[in-house]
Amino acid sequence: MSSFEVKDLKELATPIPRGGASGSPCGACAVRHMALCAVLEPDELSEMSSISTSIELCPGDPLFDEAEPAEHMFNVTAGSMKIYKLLADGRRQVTGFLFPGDFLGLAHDSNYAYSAEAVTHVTLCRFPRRKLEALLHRFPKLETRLLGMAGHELAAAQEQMVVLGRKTAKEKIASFLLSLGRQAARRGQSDNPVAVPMSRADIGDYLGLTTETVSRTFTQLKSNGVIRLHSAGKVELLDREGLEALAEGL
Amino acid sequence: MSSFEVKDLKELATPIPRGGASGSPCGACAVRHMALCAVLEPDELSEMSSISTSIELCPGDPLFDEAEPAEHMFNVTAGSMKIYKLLADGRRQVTGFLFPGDFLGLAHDSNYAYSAEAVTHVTLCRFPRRKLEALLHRFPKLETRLLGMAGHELAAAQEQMVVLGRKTAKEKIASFLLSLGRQAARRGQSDNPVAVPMSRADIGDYLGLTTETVSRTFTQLKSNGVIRLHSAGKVELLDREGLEALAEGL
DNA sequence: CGCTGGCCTTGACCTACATCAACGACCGTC
DNA sequence: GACGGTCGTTGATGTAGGTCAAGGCCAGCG
Repeated sequence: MSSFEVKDLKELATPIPRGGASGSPCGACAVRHMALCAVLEPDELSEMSSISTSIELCPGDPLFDEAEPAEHMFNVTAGSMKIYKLLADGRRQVTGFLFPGDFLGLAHDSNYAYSAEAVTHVTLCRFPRRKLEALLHRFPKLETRLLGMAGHELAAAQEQMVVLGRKTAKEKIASFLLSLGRQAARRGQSDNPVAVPMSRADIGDYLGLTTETVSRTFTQLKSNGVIRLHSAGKVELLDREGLEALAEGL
Repeated sequence: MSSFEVKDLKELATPIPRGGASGSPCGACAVRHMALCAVLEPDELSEMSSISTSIELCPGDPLFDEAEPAEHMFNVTAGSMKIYKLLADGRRQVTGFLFPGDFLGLAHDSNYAYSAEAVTHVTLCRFPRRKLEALLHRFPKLETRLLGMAGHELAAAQEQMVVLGRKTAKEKIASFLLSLGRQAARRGQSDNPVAVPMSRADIGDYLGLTTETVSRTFTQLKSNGVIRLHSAGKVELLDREGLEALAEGL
């Protein structure tokens, strides 16, 4: 977890130049309608595309580290990521999982407020912070869009506070599965079975639990007949109503 | 906690019309430099003032309820408020405390995502949502400002997730006191002794603890000589370094 | 095909905090 | 200046979930 390794891995990412003579690749982007750039007209889009670089990450690759200068902002186009914060003794809080269409890199000052790391194989659009900010000023609707996305994230963060502060382990896992399902559905992917690409440790660090408790709670839900665990990180929700009741503590 | 009482109390708030012939009261506003309107020129400010109404609340008065149509947005000008979400069985998560200069009412859809209630005597500026949104479009710098504030809140929310998910009771209380101090300092108020206007129950619901544990932890910190409890909700930080070490779990 | 190293699961035990229950301090009211 | 209500503190006890430890499962690899 030294910043040395981090730098090394970052340089390994292979930036693929975009825009220019070859034209904008955004026309073919499957997640554009969900992303920041959804509100742009073709000519504006090509301008945004011209400041963007494509990035790829392998599972476990860091994208950036907390407190590092925030020189870029990103848009996830494929795969899933996690963002997290660490305490001095290594305790970790995963503050969110990111999926295609999600934006990251909003920093309230000049440094990143959290670390970001790939969970699966990931592709992103990378924007130099300065240039994207200039674009936000030129296209106010882009700023409006970003404000809307920030509001959405804020609401999600508050919901997560309820989960962390006031729910039991079983309620936490039920809420988590349902929320993964909702997000998948929003992106037009299967919400049953739900893809659960992250490890038990990541889930634990997201929900304020240990891996052992996450595991135990999964088996408990399984033996209650509420879910079924498939291979390859797929979880089938056998009783969505029951799960929803559990999630709210009913 | 019925919505009947809520409605009743809301009507009791006495709106004081602003702007118009009497001119803008914003010139004298002590928190303008911290608030959304900080970026506006005098003529723009008077326009914003003209869509604003002044509101006063007494301790315990609700401002709005979760899931209620979000018809207004607000700016706290004096006093402190809490925002919170409830579970079906009454468990409560306070997701934030608000102080002069803070903005509230950002909803990602047309309904409020949380309830808001006065902790002390509070004064606010109230803006009709539609009209404020129109103003955001006319003055893009207002939108930029709001985006900056939202980013700030997002960072604060993530920090709070670390507290809720990964800190012990002692670390939670230490973090809380330091954060109250930082916020007070940012507003130019005393950060030592720090004002703690909210009840033990509110603090517990903010930190994911019970009132008993909050109380016990305060007395523990007191007998360790780290803090001293004064009357009127003032807490003196006797050993800030020690408190900071505690907050990080060192 | 057996070895190795991640993950995941399961079991036994422990502790931080919740719960339940008094009681004390303060404060406005009659 | 007794009374009732709210809020805070303290004590005794219970428990959800953490900790520690041991396998199990499976993929990649020699």
